Amino acid sequence: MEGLTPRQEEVLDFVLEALERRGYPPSVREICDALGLSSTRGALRHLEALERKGFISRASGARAIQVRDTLRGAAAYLPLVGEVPAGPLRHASEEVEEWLPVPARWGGEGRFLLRVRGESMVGDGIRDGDLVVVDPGPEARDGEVVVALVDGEATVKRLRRRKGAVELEASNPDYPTLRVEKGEAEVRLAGRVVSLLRDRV
Amino acid sequence: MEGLTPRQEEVLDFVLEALERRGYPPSVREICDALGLSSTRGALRHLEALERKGFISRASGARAIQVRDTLRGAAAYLPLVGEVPAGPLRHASEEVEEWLPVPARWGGEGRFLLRVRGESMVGDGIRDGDLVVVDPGPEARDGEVVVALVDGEATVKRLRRRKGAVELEASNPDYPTLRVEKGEAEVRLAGRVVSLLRDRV
DNA sequence: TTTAATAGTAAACATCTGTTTACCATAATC
DNA sequence: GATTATGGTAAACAGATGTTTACTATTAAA
Repeated sequence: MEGLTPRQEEVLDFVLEALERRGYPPSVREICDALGLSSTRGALRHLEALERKGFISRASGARAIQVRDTLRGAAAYLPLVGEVPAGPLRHASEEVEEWLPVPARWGGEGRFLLRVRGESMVGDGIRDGDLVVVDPGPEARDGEVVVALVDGEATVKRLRRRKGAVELEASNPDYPTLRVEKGEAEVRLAGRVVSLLRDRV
Repeated sequence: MEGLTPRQEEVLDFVLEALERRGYPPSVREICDALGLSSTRGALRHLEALERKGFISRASGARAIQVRDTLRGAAAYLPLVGEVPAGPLRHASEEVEEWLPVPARWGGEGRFLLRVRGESMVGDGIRDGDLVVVDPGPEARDGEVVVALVDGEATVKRLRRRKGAVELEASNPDYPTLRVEKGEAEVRLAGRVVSLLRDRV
């Protein structure tokens, strides 16, 4: 990838800053205003250079600037919930505390974020206060880390399949493993834990 | 917050989908096209309702739709690097593998992402392959988890201050603690580890 | 029954916005 | 010295875009 001149870099920084500040790209004239240019042709030359060098692309239409993914990685927005939802959440859903940006590759149908409570899984590097990304569904393979609902309460555990039962295994010796006989109604699987965010190390 | 009617929710979903797909909001006419409206007044009524109900705000200018943060949380974009950078990274910097979206509150001047190599910190819930957010700077307090450069190699360890020296302590008994006498030139502090992302649990 | 809210239509208009044409200056490269 | 690239100016123009005015229909609430 070709390098940028200082002026081109200024334009790129402005575009990224506008996106971050207000959520939509600047117009050609706004770029002029920001860089002290009196002619839109000047700003357009810079945009053309940025596009030629692969930093942005431009569609037709007003403010149709798209920044290359390696410069501003695509995000998915996952809902942080207090309780395991019954199905995919609507954007306007009031169960959601906030929709948090995560790398786009963490996205998927119906995925949500849940805050871990307790230290039962510290042996697997999952700590109190962590946010886990949950891929919802009633199935998981032996050995996977899951969110299960036990008497309506969500718990994060490793699933172990045993003859005639499954076990929800803690990875902290201070916590018990829960054995679940087949068909027990008050235990169900909410989904698999696929990724994790830790706000504070 | 007032609820949305089904049609209003359709408009909101379209706005969010356009932002996610291409990085900039739709125009009023694009909303018309998407919802099968033949009059821009109709789309405008929906946008006015979404604004009145607090889901979006509208500035002047084309495509000037801003989505409320609880619906689409603000993101910061942090550079993922292979090696500890010498200073804040420019957007066009070639040392950066990608700029990843993280929650905006994780952002800060010069912060970067580094991939953890090794199992030396598993006792603290930091595992091989994790991405840590590093707040750069030469100082850290006793007990904080830091990124240090030892003979030019980055290592994540807990910093302990002892009389006349500091120690870089592993939290895995299989790994040694490194004792650093004052003034040793080949060890320096790159920054403090503040947050963490784990792609795959 | 009346009123209000929602949801839409059509048309016109003002403003925003991108692009083009034509030109000039400076610096770097050949 | 000539050419190219970069960086800019001015002006004009075409199209995109948001907003307004005026109106209608349906549904829900008072």
